[in-house]
Amino acid sequence: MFEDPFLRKFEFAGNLSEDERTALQLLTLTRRPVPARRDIAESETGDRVYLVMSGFACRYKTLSGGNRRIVSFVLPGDLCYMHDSGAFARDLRVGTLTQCSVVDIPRARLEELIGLHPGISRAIWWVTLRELSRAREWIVNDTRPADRRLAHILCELFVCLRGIGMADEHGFDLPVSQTDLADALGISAVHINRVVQALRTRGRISWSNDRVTIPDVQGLKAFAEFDPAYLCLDGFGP
Amino acid sequence: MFEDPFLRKFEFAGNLSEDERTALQLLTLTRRPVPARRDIAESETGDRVYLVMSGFACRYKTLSGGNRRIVSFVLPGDLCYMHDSGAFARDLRVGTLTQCSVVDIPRARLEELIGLHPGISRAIWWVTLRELSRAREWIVNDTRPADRRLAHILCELFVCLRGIGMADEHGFDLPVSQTDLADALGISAVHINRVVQALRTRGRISWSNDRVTIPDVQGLKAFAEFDPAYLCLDGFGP
DNA sequence: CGTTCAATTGAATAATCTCAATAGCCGTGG
DNA sequence: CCACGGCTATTGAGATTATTCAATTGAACG
Repeated sequence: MFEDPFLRKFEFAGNLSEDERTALQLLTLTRRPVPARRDIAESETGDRVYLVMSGFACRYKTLSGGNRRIVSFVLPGDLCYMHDSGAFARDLRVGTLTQCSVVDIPRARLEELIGLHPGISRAIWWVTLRELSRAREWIVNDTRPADRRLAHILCELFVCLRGIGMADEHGFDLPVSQTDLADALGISAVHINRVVQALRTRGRISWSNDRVTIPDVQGLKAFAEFDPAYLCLDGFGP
Repeated sequence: MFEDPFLRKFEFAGNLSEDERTALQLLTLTRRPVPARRDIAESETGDRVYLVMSGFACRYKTLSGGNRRIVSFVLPGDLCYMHDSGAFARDLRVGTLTQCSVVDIPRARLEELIGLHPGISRAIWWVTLRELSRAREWIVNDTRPADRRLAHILCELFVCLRGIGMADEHGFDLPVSQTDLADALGISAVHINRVVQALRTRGRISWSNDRVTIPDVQGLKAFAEFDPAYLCLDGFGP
């Protein structure tokens, strides 16, 4: 990738100054590999936020029955635990789905940058509002039947991955299991399989070897009632 | 009520100075009544946020089939459209469920206060993170069976209403229709009725004449797996 | 080759939806 | 006072959707 997915994502909130870009890049020098299926937060390391530089991860909660519900995907360039410190959402965890490369950032350091750089402050605010908008869209999505719900999530992944240069015109790599998708949809592993097959049979998607192909992107978006407005890719608007 | 639900809610984020309290109270002098089942946003009135001072409202989106999905309730003291300006969530509306009393606030005026008063700025940030935390909990809730899901929402309403002095030890007024609840749960009107009856039959709740009574609050919370941590009522934590 | 995990299939059960239809309440207009 | 319409709650029945349990298949790995 020609540059940080991190910077690339932040620029959606508006242009950053050269100072700000440099300050952000200085944060990302030391990276830590995290294997698949692990929690990103290390124990006993104090109050930190985590920046995912590569790989797929997710925010999730575990229900009392042992079920996992994924509430959002974490893609390269996403900050984690930024909104969940202290009293907020003690039970919300961030776990990897594939191997990831992660930057550990002391929260105080990030807050310092926020205080110093208006562009960074604005970007953090934008990221937060975007997460809120995204979460609400997921709630709405949960009222759709499972096939449209899956289609919607695939559209979201497609658009988000395109935004960071990780998808081409017709598809993207999706190195996660059907079970992971099931947990993101809130349905069972058996059912997601049947839903995937239904979308395949009708030619809406193909998915093999960790590669999702969407022959007719507009068609899938229409099927899913997907409107990318909630992803706020136009920044704060006019 | 002995004071604004607005101020009362803001104080959860931390204490406000006397100046800040006064500034906020000055915002709420002129109120506008909104009948039930109307959208709160007026047309053509410029960029505003809306503060609900009394009544029940909701944030919702409408699906292409005409279904409404409520993504959160709006209770007295809640700000609306604060996070949804411009490019964000064009399709997210705020509508009243009962008659409401609403304060129209020019967005610029609120932003001015945010710039001037650190306590207000912190409160706005807290409200935002709380909405995010709440939305994610609703996603998780959508994976529960309908009876537990309803129980969870009732617990949330109970705790939130208690926080603003609108619930007593064992229940609260809930002047909304079963259909409204159904739209908040993402289930049909027929099904919510059966779920309500199931909870009634098992003695978990009683609900008549717009009044919900919970004989065993702890029991209902356990049934719903309800943990109030996500509501961040302890402010920003230690 | 055995192990393991992901994907797949079948079959029975449970949850939820849709389509009707009925009953109760409340306010309006006569 | 009473009939009417409109909205909410309720009930029944059949069709769909999704779940669970169990078993099978396939690919990857050592």
